[in-house]
Amino acid sequence: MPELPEVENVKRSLEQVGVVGRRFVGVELHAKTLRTPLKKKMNQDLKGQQIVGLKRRAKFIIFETDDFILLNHLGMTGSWRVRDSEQPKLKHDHVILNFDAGFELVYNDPRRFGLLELMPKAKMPTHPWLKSLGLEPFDDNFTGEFLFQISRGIKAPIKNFIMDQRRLVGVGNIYASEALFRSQIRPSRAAGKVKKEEAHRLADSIRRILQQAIDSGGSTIRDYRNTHGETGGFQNLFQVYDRKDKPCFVCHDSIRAKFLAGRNTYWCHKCQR
DNA sequence: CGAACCTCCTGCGGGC
DNA sequence: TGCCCGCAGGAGGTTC
Repeated sequence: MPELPEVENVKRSLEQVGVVGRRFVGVELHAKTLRTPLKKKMNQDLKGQQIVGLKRRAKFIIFETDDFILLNHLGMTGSWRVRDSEQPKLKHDHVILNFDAGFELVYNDPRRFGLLELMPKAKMPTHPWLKSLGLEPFDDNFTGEFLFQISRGIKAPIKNFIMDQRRLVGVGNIYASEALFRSQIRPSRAAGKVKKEEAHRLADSIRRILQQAIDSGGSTIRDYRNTHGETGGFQNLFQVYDRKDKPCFVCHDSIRAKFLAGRNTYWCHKCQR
């Protein structure tokens, strides 16, 4: 479900509800596995640990405690919410983090594509889930020049290329289509055929669109909610995503759709070359 | 190595 | 109205 803007908003809303500074009383596991098995040891390890920081890396949320990193990915349908003790447990409430003063954080995830793994702090840099991640789009080193250089000789479609988390992180299926529309590049074009000037436009579009989406609270197609239960607003600003056969807002030609990287991809054939 | 599929899982909207 | 099919914000694994 969530791409960088949604994950960033979840992370910020977790900060707002006051997660940082809380001390773990325990962890309740109500499922055997998410994307990977939920380890029972998590409960013992986290007991007494204080959350000292909250970070986002790519589409991961990182809970930092005194001694551990609790790594979380929301997959397609993962969400966090604060539960008051009166509230009954809901379907797909797989993990409950119990903190001091009765504060409870619930991880809900119908499809269980999400991830929750605990590791010692020192293991983080070499952890399989994190070690191969590419540049953050808001890193100063992420430039059109960078995008141009790393895409030379790549035959895969540019859309697949910008979604590949090993090069650039944070862009998923929605923002790939949207960023390519705004940079006037067809999603199916071979990455290696993207010109230097276009690479600059694309890098700028990616950064701008992700920032706009963050500012709008992310995009809610169906499931996405932040920790307060609020939906995003960026879905109202889609130019092409999920607009097959609808008129392009710029030239009024019909928006086209086809599968790339196994996912539906949207573009305007006139505006994008 | 890269690229095209497959896979995990549940829910829901559209079509018949 | 109800059932069935296909598709959904991800991404690692498999195969060629």
